[in-house]
Amino acid sequence: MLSKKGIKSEVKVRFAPSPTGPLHIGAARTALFNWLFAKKNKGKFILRIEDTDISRYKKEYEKDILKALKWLGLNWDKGPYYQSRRKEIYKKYIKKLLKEGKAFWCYHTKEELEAEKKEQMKKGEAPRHICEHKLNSQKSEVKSAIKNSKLKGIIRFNTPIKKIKFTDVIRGEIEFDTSLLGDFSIAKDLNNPLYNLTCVIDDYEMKINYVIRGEDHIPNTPKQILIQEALGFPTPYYAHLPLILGPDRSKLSKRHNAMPINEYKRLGYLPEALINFMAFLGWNPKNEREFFMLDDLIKEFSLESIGKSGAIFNIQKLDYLNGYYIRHTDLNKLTKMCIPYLEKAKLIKKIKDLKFKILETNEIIDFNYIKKIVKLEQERIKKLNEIKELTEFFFKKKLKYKPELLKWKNISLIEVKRNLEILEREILKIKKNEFNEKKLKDILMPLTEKYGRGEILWPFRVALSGKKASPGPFEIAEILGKEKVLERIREAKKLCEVSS
RNA sequence: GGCCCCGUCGUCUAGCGGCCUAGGACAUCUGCUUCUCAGGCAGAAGAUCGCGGGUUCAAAUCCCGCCGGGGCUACCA
Repeated sequence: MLSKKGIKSEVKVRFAPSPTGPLHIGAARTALFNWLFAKKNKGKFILRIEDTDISRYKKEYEKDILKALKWLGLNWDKGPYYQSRRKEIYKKYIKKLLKEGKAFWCYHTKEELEAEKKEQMKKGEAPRHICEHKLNSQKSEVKSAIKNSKLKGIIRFNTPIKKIKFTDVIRGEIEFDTSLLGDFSIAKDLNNPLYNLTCVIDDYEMKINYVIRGEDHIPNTPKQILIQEALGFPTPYYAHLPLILGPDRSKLSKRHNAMPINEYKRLGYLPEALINFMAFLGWNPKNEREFFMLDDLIKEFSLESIGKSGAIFNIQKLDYLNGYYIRHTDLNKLTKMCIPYLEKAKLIKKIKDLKFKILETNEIIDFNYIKKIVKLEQERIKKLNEIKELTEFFFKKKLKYKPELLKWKNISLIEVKRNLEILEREILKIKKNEFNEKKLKDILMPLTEKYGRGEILWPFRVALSGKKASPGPFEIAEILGKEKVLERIREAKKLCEVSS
């Protein structure tokens, strides 16, 4: 990558979350794009925790963010750096700005500022505070008056009036008039710097040359450029990503029930699906390919192919992608991922390596048994947490369902019972060690020709699963085994008797 | 209110002056695939390219105006 001077310099990007909430989709997508850009250019991805506002900081959020990034596979090359531990650095620069008159103390009260703003808006002007303290602060009488008062001041940037123009990699040229900015605040005091200042200083100290962030930061950019100029720092390249929107087209937030990344994880979304999905919110490969894992994205990614308009978060697409990645996950791996959900549902309990106990029946099963069950549902589930609902019947002692469910179309329960008896009779003939899907088909399919497919298969399947929708009866039967299959058919028969 | 950004099927988008009777994907609907569901396969419907002017032989694509939506407007980040 060429720098402005034409010298080859290493790409350095950063992801700088504020631990005031868990990592959500919007921020995760920003992290992803930064990460991709770094990898694409063999640069460095730096993680920086922007925790200057201690009142809003929570340790658990910080942990959540780190955990979510790791889970997504977005590992950082350096950091995490904590702004709360870098106060001495900021202090040095604040003093410098103050000394050079590029920043000053302002002693206006919040009320005064509020009134000023109101007045300006009434007049149709841009609300801003151009402070007269910077002009008077050198006068000794003002100095001592301020010193003697109990007013707590704030440090503001002495904004020069000019036009700031910068080129956004995604949007092209953007121009601002700094007269509309006013003397914006940069620190509460020497020890408490504010966002725009710390951001600029850290980006400089960490040699960040590409700042990739959300579009909501566009209005901060001229302020940050002004600070860079005052401090003699180079301006990095900027790329402002389009926002992720809720269904009402406003910035996606909790208001839209937007979930944190770790919540998606808990529900059984795969990181691959989330990555693929987030990448396509704003970016696309300019061809018709639609499945991309992290490695593929690195190859194809470029900032220039990111769109400009906000994208509505559409969970149906995520679900589709998740189903796709579940179907394409290695079965052993998928089984391992599903087991925790079965354990949490109190269906099974791990007793030792690869051995599990079915809690209702006390039967001991092994990993391969669970694997067979998972295989049946692999192409049916969209989220891992659905595995409980969908496979419960394998782990239950007794199935609960209405006898009506056994009826195929309009046939009577008498007929259902008769068909179940036929099934029972035929299954009894199969030797236990020959009891498998193929054998069952060989024996039972001829019956369907005689009595009708739905007439035989539907009650068979319902008797085994207790469900309106499930995998086919032969596959279920093989896993259940001869004993349980017969048991469940007899249970179904009983149900018919009671009800008819 | 001020400044800034954005505007192609319901949604994500391709498109960069003629290849566009606007392409793909999700969602929807139909058919096929052993009973159901899911999946797979095949197909259908769905966008007068925000609106109005202009430039041009030719515009979704270039220019202007308007309208609409959003972001920011903190002693938050």
